[in-house]
Formats: sequence, C-alpha cells, structure tokens
Amino acid sequence: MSKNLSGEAQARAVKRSTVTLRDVASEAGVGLGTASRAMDPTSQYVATEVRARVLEVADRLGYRPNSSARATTTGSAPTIAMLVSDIRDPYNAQLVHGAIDKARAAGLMVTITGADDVTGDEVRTIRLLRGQRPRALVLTSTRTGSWSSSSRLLRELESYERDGGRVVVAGDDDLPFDTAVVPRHEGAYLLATTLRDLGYRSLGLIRPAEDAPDVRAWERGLLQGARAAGVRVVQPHRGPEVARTRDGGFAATAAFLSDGPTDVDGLVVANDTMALGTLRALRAAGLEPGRDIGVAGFGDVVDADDVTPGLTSVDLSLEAVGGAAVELALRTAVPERRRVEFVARTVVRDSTPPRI
Amino acid sequence: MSKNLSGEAQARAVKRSTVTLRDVASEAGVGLGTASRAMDPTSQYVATEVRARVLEVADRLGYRPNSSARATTTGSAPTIAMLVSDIRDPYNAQLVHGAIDKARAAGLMVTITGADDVTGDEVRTIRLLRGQRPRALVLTSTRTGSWSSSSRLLRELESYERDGGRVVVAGDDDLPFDTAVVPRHEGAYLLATTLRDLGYRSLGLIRPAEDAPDVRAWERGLLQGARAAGVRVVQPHRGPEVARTRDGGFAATAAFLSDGPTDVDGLVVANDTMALGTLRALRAAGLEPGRDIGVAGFGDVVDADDVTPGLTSVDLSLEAVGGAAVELALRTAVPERRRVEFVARTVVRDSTPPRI
DNA sequence: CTGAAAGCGCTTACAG
DNA sequence: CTGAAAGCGCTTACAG
Repeated sequence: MSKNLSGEAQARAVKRSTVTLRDVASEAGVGLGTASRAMDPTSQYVATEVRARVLEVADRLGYRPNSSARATTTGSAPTIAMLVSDIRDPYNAQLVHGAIDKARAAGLMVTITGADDVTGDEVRTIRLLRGQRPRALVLTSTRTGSWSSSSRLLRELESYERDGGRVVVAGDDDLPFDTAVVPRHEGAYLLATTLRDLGYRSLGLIRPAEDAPDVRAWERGLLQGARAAGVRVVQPHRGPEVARTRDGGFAATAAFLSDGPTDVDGLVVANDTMALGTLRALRAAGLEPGRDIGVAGFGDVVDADDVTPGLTSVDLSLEAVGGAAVELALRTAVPERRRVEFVARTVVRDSTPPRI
Repeated sequence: MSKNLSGEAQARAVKRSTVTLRDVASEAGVGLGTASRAMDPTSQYVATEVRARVLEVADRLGYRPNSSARATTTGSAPTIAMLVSDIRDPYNAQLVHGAIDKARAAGLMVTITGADDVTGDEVRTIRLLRGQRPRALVLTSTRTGSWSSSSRLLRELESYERDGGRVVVAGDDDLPFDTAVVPRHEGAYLLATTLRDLGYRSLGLIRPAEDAPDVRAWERGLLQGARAAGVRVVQPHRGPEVARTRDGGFAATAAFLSDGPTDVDGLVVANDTMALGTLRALRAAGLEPGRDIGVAGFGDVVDADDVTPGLTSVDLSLEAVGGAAVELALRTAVPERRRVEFVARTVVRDSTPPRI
C-alpha cells in the first residue's frame, strides 16, 4: 500500500501512522480545503469528479476523520452525554438504548456517565461533561428525583445552557429543561380504566413510603383514572419502612392484609419490583394472586412473564422516551420549555384475570 | 462577575461565552503555557503561588477545559469506547457498569455504541469509533460470539492497534486481543462440584443448539467438573430448534423428558433465561422443580430470587470483568496477549436443595 | 520556573 | 468550484 503514497504523504506516514486529511489532500492532488469539503456530504461546492477522487483516496488510505479536531474547530463534539444513575437498572438501560439508537441515526455517539455518587459530585461530573462540549446533555431523572433538589446542580446546568449547550431530561417532568416525559400519569390512569373493564371494582394501593416524583405521578394518575372509571380506591396507611423494593412490597402488602378484611378485588403496586413482593406476601397469607385477588405492577421492566402468575403491568415506552430526549436535544433551542409525552400501554397478564 | 474580568477577557467573553484557557491566563496575568501547566496536576515546573492563582481564576471564571482541543494536541481523547451488542441485556449492563466505574476512577469517560447491526456494519462502527481517537476500544464479546467470524472486522481492529490504539475484549477468550475473561469455564466446573456436594449424582445438560463460545465454555467446564467430581452427565440430543431463550429452554427440557425416563436428579441449563423455561417445562410435566428434580441456571443475570423456586446459578463477576477490561486497556501495550480471569461464585438457591 | 512560538487536525470565510 | 490562510483551544519543546 505504501507504494501508492506520494513522497510527502509517505514521509508523514512514517512519523505518525494515522493518516490525516492533509495526507488525503496531497495524495489526491487537491488543497486541504477542497478535501475537507469533499468529505462533507452537505457541502455542495465540490466538483463531482474531485469529490469522487478524494473519497476514493480517503478510503484507500484508511482515513478516519479525527472527530476531536473537528470538534475543536466547530466548537462541539459529535456526542450526546447521558448522565445515568445506574445503567444496570433496566429502567435506565431502556432509556439509554432508545437514545443510542436515535443518536446513531443522527451520526452521534452517546457518552454514558454514572451519577450514583454522593450528591454534589454530580456537579463535578457535569463540569467534566461540559469539558467534552457535547451536543447535548441528557439527564435520566432518577426515580427518586433527588436531582432537582440541588440548586448548585441547577446553576451548573443553566450556565451550560447559556454557553449554548442543551440540557434535556428523560424522565419526570420536574426540571426546568426540555423533557421527554415518562408517561406515568397517563399509564396509571389507563391502568385504572383497564382494570375497571376487567371487572375490578375496588383497588388497594401499595406504594413506597418515600414521596418521590415517580410515585406521585403514578398515584395521581391512578386516583384520577379510578375516579373517572368509577372504581373505589383503598389507600392503606404507608409505613415509613416501606422501600421501593421487593421486600418493601412484601411488607406493605402484609401490613395491608393485617389491617383487617377489606373488600378490594385488586392490588395496584407502584412498581413491578414491589409487586413481586406483593405476590409473595399474598401467598404467605394463603391467597393465590390472580385467582383470589388481582395484582398489577407498574413500569414493566421486570421480566413480568417470568413470574407466576404473569404480572399485569404498564409499559412506559422507555425506549421511545430515550429516543425522544435525543430528538429534543437535536432541535434548535427555543426560549420556552418543551415537553414530549408518550402513550403508555397496559399489558394484561394472568395476575389480573377478568372478574366476572 | 463580569466586573472581575480584565478588558481583554471581557471582550472575548462577549463573543463566545465559554471561557478558554487564554481567558484564564490573561486574567491571572500569566502566559498561556504557564496556565496550561498550572492546570496540569502532573506538571511540576510551576511556582506554587502561580498555580494557586491560576486555579483560583479558573474556578472563578468557570473554566471547563475543552477536552476536544486537548485531544487534538495530545492525539487521543480521554474516553474508552465500548462496543456493546445490546445495553438492555443485563449481562452487558453489568459489564458496562464495571467499566464506567473504573474509567471514572481514571478520569475517563465511557462511550457506548450499539452493535446490534447487520454484520459488516460493525466495521463501519469501529471506523467511526476510531475517529474519536479513544484511549481504547472495549469489545463486549457477544454471547453468540459472532464477531470473531468477520475477518474484515479483525483487520480493522488490528489496523487500529498498529495506529497505537488499544483493543480489549470483555467476554469470551476467542479474539486475538487482551481480554478480561468471563469465567464461564471455571464457573461451570465449580457448579458441578457444588452440586455433587449437595448430593447430586447424575445431571442432565440443557443447552441451546447453536455452537457459541459461551455455550462451549460452559459445557466444557461442566463436563470436566463433573468428571473430577464423579458426577454422571447425560447429554440429551440437541434439537436444531433450541434457541437460547426461555422458550428454547422449555422445548429442550420437554424433549429431554419425553426421551423417556432417565435417572438424572438434576438439570443444568446453559443460561438463566433458558432455565426459566426449564422450570415451566418441568411443571407442565407434573414435576416440581427443586423437590422432584434439581435445576441450576448459569450467569445469574435474571433476578433469580424472583422465580419460584429461587434459581441456583453462577455469578460470573461481570462487573469485575468490565472493570478489568478498562484496566487492561490502560496498561501499556505489550507484544504478547494478556488475559485476566475472575473467579465465579455459585449461588445456591431453592431449586437445588440438598439431595440426601 | 516562565513566555513566545509552533503545532495538533480540522473548518470556513475570503479572494480568486 | 478551489487554494491559501486564519483560527479553534489546547500542549509542549525551546530558549531564556
């Protein structure tokens, strides 16, 4: 291959083996500017033959445009920086997957950073991220919504936007930026309606103790949906000990049952993980989930088909939400705040058979 | 704040609001080079007071070093590029999480790219990635091991290494690069031993039809472990239709059972997902998993506690593997190939009670 | 220890 | 349509 290189290009190739646009240009016998324009598909002012020649040379030489160099001239890198609490959480993984797909379609790469730090370190992380000059910063609003609390964080993000950066939230609608909203409210509303259609008349709510945005949205949606559908809702007292875990679901359900007999024919649980605990608690109390009492989770991130009975849940379209976040990020900034919302989809499984 | 800026810095700040090292330097009254050295913690040739002043100014002005610019001068970006088949797969998510953690400790960012493309597009993806001049490229070897097949891919990767890049594999040990090995063989070996200790004497193997590296490693480990432990292994015929899914596990198990009576007291399944199908198939045949026959999965990526009975499995230390891949990537290249291997851990749950 | 200068690999007006 | 030049924001020998 080196016999194809003209003298100058060959000399450079010895020093640093990576081939540069300069190599391509001299090898193709054109100026640097022309080579640059030839490589840019959107640039029109290039003779067709010239472009073809440059492209051919670039390919032959194995030219890989240095995106860092490009980024320093244009001012921003071809990346979307995503701040994710924990990628192992399937909730986040789905958001990220949707974002990656859309980003790739736009020729962008997604950068992932964990943010499960002590609070305050988030600010440092954002600063690091800003150093990358990404096209946009996408925040996966955590389920617990802890981010909105820090005003230092907010200031850092706003300063980033003033610098021309874009901040987009994928998650709950509680930060002052463009946001792709996870349709919790709609989903919960829809769930109430669906359960009514299946014949449920009285639902018990199982929720974690903490007053997080996601729980609030779920509860509001459910209450409104139930009211509209004419379904009764029983709100158990919430013990301060109830975490958003399977054990939390177990505890909350056990407490609910021991509060004495109620006439609920279904239990709606704030998230799928807790719902797994609910299934266990029911069985521990001698009740068969599905047959004796309906159970519905929320979020559809656990492999709900794998539990017995299959767990009715709500699919929050998380991948679409992640993709939408990227699309929002790519649109030009507008003064007012935008929000995009998706439809949720109830997925009815054996845990909520029709109640005739 | 702008009243703190000297004339020149202020003038620039109007044009592009992002503050640059030049701004910091002039505001601190030092040369650009000095400012650069002051910001670099490893640089020793800076007077302590000067460094303090520069740092103070940088902080006050909200300076965020432009990593693209830095990357174009130094030749590589402060990133680790990870090529992942599908981030939603908990297997990959765990690898990525481990990598992110270690990368952050080294001041690096992780870039994630999906590779669930048509084959051949992987090459294009790698080329794009190379454009970023990442510190290293980490490949999550897919479970199916399809990557090793493409020689074009291999050539692209090798060319990248010749350019000074580093390629590291996190997964199976079948590519000619440094690799952090997922301890499938050891894990399977260990599982066989553990089951023997629990009293199992004869194991039936349930595996997918495809001849993938992960399956091979599992099977080899299991056979060797069983031999060493004195456990008999029954190898069912493998139907060409058996996929590595829950349904595949169901089908394979059903076929195994219908092959007539065997005296196996346990079933070992190539992965957790298939094992879920095995549980179902056993129940469909009137056998209670755990009580009537033991079942063990592999990989411990499904939330094995959530199925009934809890599924005995093998934890492959995937996070450690992901972290190790980054560490390998950060070590200086050596001519010979390196491999790092972790210990697997068997997790015994109710699906394999002691057989007395 | 420090400053001025050259250079990293690109892009983009500017004048042909 | 094209080339030469200036510039993006840094780092790093080089000569003080």
